[in-house]
Amino acid sequence: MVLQKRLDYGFNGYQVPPTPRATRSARRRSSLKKRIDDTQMCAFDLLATVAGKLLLDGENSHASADSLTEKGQCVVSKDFANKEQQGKEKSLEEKPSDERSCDRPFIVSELISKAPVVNNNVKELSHAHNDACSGLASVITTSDCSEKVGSAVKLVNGESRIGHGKIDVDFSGYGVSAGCKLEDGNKNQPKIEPPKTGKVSFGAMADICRLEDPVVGNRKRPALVSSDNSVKFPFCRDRSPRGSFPKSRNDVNIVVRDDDENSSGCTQPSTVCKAFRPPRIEDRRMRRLLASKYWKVTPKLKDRERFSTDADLRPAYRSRRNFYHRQRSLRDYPFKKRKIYDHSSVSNSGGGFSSDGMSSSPGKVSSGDVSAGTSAFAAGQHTSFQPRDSHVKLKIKSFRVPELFIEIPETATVGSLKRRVMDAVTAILSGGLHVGVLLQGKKIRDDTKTLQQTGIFHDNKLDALGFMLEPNRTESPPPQHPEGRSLLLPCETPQPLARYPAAPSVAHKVVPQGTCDASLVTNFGNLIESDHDSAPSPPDTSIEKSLTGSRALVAVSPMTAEALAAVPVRKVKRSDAAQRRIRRPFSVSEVEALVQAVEKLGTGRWRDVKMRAFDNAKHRTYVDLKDKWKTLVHTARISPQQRRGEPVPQELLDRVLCAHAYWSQQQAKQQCKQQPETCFLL
DNA sequence: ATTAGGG
DNA sequence: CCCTAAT
Repeated sequence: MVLQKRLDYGFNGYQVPPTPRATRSARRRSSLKKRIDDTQMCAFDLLATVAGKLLLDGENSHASADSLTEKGQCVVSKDFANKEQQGKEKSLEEKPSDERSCDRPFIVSELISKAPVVNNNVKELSHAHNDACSGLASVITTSDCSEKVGSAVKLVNGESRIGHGKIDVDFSGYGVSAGCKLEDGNKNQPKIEPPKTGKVSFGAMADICRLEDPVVGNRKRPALVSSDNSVKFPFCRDRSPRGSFPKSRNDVNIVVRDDDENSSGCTQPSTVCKAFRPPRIEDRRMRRLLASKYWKVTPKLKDRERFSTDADLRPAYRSRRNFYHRQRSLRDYPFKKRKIYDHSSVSNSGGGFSSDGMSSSPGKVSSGDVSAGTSAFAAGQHTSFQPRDSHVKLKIKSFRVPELFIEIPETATVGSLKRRVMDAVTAILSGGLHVGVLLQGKKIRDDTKTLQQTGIFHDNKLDALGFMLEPNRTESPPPQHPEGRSLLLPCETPQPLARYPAAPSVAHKVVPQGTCDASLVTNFGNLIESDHDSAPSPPDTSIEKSLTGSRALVAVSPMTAEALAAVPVRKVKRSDAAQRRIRRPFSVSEVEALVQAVEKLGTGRWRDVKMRAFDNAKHRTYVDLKDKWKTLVHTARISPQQRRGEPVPQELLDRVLCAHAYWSQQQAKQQCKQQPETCFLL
């Protein structure tokens, strides 16, 4: 139903413009929560990805910036006679950052220079079954208020028993470790283990930790609080320096709260233990429902609880269409994960390596990042199951949270700090990841080798093998924050981030350490995507602000090479690794290109429009173009005063209306031909 | 994979 | 921008 009409028509030929339906303003503010969710999901996916695939090639981004004009597309005369109109309004699209402030705890972070390391280990106690393929069981944990989050991944063991298992959260950076003991039986009855030196463990019932259950809360709190001062919880320290257990105050939500978008005050890390359930129970639809509900409804306890319960309904990340490979790769994790079990077989070593040789201690290997314990051993011990073929079973016990350095003025709000942290984390997560494999602390770079050749056998010592999650690239850095854009670290090689609106907010600082590898460093360049034309730099309030006050410096340094922290957590529902794309306002030149293309091709041929005018703008999909057109039409109809964002020349808007009218009519005609009867109605 | 529309 | 349904 494409109108294959001559493309070159005169602009004077438009006829009666059919009244187009008013497009509704598509101005919706993406909710932070959603974003967080996405991020979490992302993290989850990451974990999953790792679990599922030993090696992922990093996707390489490609960037070539061709401006439209270079393509000779902008042929039509542009005499923006009506420029007077523009510029009247220059309101920024982005609202004050406050709006997105989030109370929700999110990830692990550290304000201090100290390298925060969160190590979460999940040891599943039951390996009873070898439903190897079932895979990833679940990830959980949570953190309270943006402090630390532990993430646990449980691989293998298809039949995860709810209530059995133990989660150890090791905040090595702080010398605090929290353990979450899961037991069946009386749920909600967390077991608290006596704090040991330098270690604090708290337990939480596996099944669902009732948020509102005061008992739980109180119980746990002490444990947490008891953690000595060495533990740095930026937010909480100042707030309520309570050295003892405030048993009286229930309002101190520290504990098991699995979330807390509301609990502004929570400051202590909390872990939520979620029951492990067989993955992929949910169907996408369900997930969506939940998800959407989730962020539409202000998290109330009740809701939250519901969610927490549902959290397990992790989506089976599949089928999500995307243009971005990265998303895709993450999304496929179920498949990949499975792969690990199904295909990673190693023809057994007759050959000879003895696993004995490998003795790197867990600490060493995993110190970096993701340590994957492996486990043929573990499995073997718990299972009578004998690997029929020599398969290598792997279990990733923990991921380490990369260092996050954040510098922020004292006057900044906690909310902004949280945002910043989230940005940093989001940046990491959203960029996609690479998986690195370490054997005895050494990175295995040759992807072509077989596990066997590499020396990974099913009977390796568990500790010998380690996985790393390395930031792949930062494709969609978090949106900039008005009050201060992050700056690159001094040592950072300034990359051409200029054009990328949000880009500046994220700096991946690669600190060569130990095995730090170059791959980490390379990620940066990819930040810049080819743009259609010189994109308008986003509202430039940022630079100024950042200079003045809230200079934010967010650097993520994948220390040893490791990298990512996975922090999925409650509400792991949606977001298949799909983070909401960053907003990228169309520049005037883009608009013009769009208008011109549509004038020629008409509406309804977005793919062609895309190819014609935005072929080089990878980030503009035909859907985007269509949406943009929609908004343009809308914009053209409203008064200039009501328009927001970068003003579009009236001339263009006029053309938009003309073209829209013209093509609408064409479309109507077209339909008339097909259905003469209805023609009269029109 | 595209298109069209609602959100 | 996202999400879906329908092509």
